[in-house]
Amino acid sequence: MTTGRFTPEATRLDDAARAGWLYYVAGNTQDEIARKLGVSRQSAQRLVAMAVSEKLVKVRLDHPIARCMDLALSVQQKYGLTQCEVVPSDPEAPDLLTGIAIAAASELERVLKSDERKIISLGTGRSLKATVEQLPRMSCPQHIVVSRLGNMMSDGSASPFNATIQLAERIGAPHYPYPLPVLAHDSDELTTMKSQEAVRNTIALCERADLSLVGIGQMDMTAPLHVDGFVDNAEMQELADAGAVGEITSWVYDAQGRIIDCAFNRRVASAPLPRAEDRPVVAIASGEAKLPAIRAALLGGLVNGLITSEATAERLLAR
Amino acid sequence: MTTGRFTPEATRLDDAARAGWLYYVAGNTQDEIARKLGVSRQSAQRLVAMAVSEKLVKVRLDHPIARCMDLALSVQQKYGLTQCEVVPSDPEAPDLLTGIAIAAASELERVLKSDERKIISLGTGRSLKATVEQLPRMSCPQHIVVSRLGNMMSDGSASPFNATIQLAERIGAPHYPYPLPVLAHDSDELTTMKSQEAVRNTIALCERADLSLVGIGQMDMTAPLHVDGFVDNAEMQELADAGAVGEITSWVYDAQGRIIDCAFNRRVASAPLPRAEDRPVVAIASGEAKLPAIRAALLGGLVNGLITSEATAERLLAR
DNA sequence: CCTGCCGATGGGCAAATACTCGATCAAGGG
DNA sequence: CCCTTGATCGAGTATTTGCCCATCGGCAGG
Repeated sequence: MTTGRFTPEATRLDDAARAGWLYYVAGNTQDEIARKLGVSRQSAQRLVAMAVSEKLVKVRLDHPIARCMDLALSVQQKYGLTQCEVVPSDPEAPDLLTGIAIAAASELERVLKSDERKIISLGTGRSLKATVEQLPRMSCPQHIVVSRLGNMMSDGSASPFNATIQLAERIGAPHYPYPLPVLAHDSDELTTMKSQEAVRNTIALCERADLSLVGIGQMDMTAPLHVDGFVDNAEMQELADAGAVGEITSWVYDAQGRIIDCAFNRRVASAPLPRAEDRPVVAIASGEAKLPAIRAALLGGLVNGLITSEATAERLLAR
Repeated sequence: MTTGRFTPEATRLDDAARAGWLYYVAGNTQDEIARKLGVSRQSAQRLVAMAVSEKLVKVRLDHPIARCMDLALSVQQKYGLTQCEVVPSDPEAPDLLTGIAIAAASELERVLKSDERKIISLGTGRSLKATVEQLPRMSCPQHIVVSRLGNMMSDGSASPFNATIQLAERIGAPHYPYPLPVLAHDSDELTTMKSQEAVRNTIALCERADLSLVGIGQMDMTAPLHVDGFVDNAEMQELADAGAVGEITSWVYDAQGRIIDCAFNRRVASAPLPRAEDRPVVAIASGEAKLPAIRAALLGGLVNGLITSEATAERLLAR
């Protein structure tokens, strides 16, 4: 028999294991354990606690969700987020929006259930659109929905990916569309535009938003800004040269998540991104193409929450 | 994405998994889970319970003791015991007595801690001796220690393996040695002996014992009865022919744990083994050599408790 | 359309569990 | 030798958890 087998510490750990077994495996109460081990109830409690703190008991969750929760916690910690949700990816279609849309919708729904008035501000994009489509109809006249950016395409038509109106209609809440185009022609025009009272009011609402949901756009040739015609090839190249990797509500940022000081951003009419830590700004984004954009947004603290897919979360944690 | 991925049942299980993860992995309270998932505390409780009942959570104990507790439960169930304790074996010395002696001593100690008067009856043997040696000195004048059998060797000297005196001395309790030799010359002499008041009194104490600790003896050429000179080669052979596989306090029994009706047993002067189920009769025994004797004793219900080693418990469960 | 049934929900309460605090005790240093 | 230090214990208390039950809402059948 090994030396030290019966030292006090070993005995104590043995008892902890015994108590842990009786508690977690056999389902005894701590009272029963105390009786069986011949100690006080408090000591039994301490033994069970020790079994946990000494990592003698290992819990495993046999469910795909478990892995997602692990990833979510890791992402949250790595990037200092206040909230993070990871949704299982279908290996055959890892970039499908349905999953994260459902998750985002339930997060949104959770906030909407509140009786207090909440200001919900939205960006644009396919993720947002899909999210709102997952939301059940509810009656929430106490809340306010506000758009963080204009929805006018360059040809003057409304963007099909603006979800504000649809959300407001679904939940029966008043809504504030963003009364400006996406881009001004120059910064002077922008100054003029922003001096309007309606604009100032809308921006103020955005700043006070109790929940902001935004998409994240990548900055390659598949970029929403480019595909939707806001940025032409030449400007796209210019932005790429300036280090742009992503955009949130049209604000273009670099790989460190810093909003780039450039001609384009000086024309962006969208509401400024909230910087206060306690204003939840949640990004809804997934997919290989958006990965650098998502990582940069997290690094730069442009958002403090993320809803993404399992595959994307894994890539965010790689290296 | 798989069909049925978002059916109510799947969503519910997902939530259960989520709740289970938050509870067991992240250490949240059910209240916090309720808040995070946006449900009532009761629902959160139901989700956690579901995660358990649906076997989503698996607990594992990383400690040698855990395996012992599993074995103990299995042995207890297989043989219908009221108590069973299994002690880790050292693979290099699986039959060492120290481990089970410590376990037996703490079981004994647990009983001795009681303020009510307890009658402790003891058999003989190396296991018992070792057990008492592991017992710390205590002051228990309220209890009574009584021997279940004589300790006289055939040459008239006292057996060195009688633990009664030592136990009584260690715990400061009155003790009753067994006032007869191990064997009478014949059943007539036994009848005479047992008619003595002191003997009847001692046997009555044994019958009322609140805890009986006994050893188990094998019946081959290494048998304690033989080694200690109570049974010679010829009689040993005779008993083996009658099917004897083991003995407890000198009562010899067969493979089914039935006390054999034979000349030898008719000379045994020891107190009868208690049959009442509620009298704890705990065997302290381990080792490959004793295995058939232990198994038979358990099968026949000669004891209702067992303290043994991991290796022995495994063998008891084999097949 | 109404009605009764079934499962889910949340309030309330008792049991179980975790934490705080002062008392006690053994080990080690002055 | 005594004192300090740190650990452990049990009592008491606050928190958490499990369960019962009245109620609600959806749904199938009349």
